Amino acid sequence: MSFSDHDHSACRDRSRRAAEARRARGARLTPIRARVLDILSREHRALGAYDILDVLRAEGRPAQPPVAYRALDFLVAQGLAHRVERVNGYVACARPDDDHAPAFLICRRCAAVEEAAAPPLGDLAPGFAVEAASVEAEGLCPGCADAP
Amino acid sequence: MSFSDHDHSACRDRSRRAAEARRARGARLTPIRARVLDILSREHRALGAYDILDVLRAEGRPAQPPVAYRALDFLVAQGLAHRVERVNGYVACARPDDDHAPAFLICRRCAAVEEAAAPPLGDLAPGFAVEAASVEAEGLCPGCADAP
DNA sequence: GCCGAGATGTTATAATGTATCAACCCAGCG
DNA sequence: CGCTGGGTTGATACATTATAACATCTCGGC
Repeated sequence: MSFSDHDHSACRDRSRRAAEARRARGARLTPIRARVLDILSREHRALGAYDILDVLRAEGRPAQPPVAYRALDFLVAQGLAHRVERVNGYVACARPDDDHAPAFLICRRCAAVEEAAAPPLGDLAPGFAVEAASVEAEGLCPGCADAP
Repeated sequence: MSFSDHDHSACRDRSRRAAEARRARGARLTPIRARVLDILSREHRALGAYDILDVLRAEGRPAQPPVAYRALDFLVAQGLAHRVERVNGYVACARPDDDHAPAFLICRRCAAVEEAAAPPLGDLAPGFAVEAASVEAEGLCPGCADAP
């Protein structure tokens, strides 16, 4: 999706609706948190906490590091965003309504991040109780592979 | 393996032999690099660059950050060590002689890291050319799951 | 109205990672 | 032999990412 042309407003709306649904179920979707989710869902790129802070600062909001990290922690806990370990960044979740195991494809050239479905990992090691997993791949997206 | 009792000297020897084999093939296995690999292979835990630096410093060696990062970059490039993204750390490779796709199981309680074989990821997204991937799971290792 | 839990604002600092450049080492070559 | 060039090392400085700690605020429930 992120690697292909698409009506991006649908992505943003999906995030917003999912966030509202969580609010309806009792989650504290405060203005800062909603704003950070909106910032994330503007693009299919991973943003660092300090990228978020730059935007908040430009808007005249308080923008010390904990502001971003707290909002991001909340969004991740709510399944509205994911952390992309390889780039120390965050993306809005592409399927916030599904219970899913995400995998991320990160283009090293244009930095686009696509969320795909991770293949089942099965029993990687006997007796190990997996609580969270990350599957991330780096490489070239179709567009960047074509344009050398 | 790391989650079970084992003769750990075999692990260390495996790393050393693999490193020597690479030297024989022309890789520049300098004393610092060999020493960093040895430090890594003392334990089945991910060590941060600054953990390495502490050890080097205690030995009276030069220990500015680039020293560790350069050695680690070399070891990773040679397939003698892996970076574990979720913990910003490095582990000695458990199968330095095999061409393999590693997956890591990280115990959140005792910090042990086991290297397993990653399941094939297949085509996560059409047209995306994967160059490097990481598969990492966090949870409780068998020992820590037993002892609450 | 008051209480308490969670959220926010703020300061400070910790942890992780890079850029840069001079000095060195040593293999290969004239 | 001496030079040269690439890769390695030593060192300083700095950039980026993340958290600790604590005072203040807010708002629902009693």
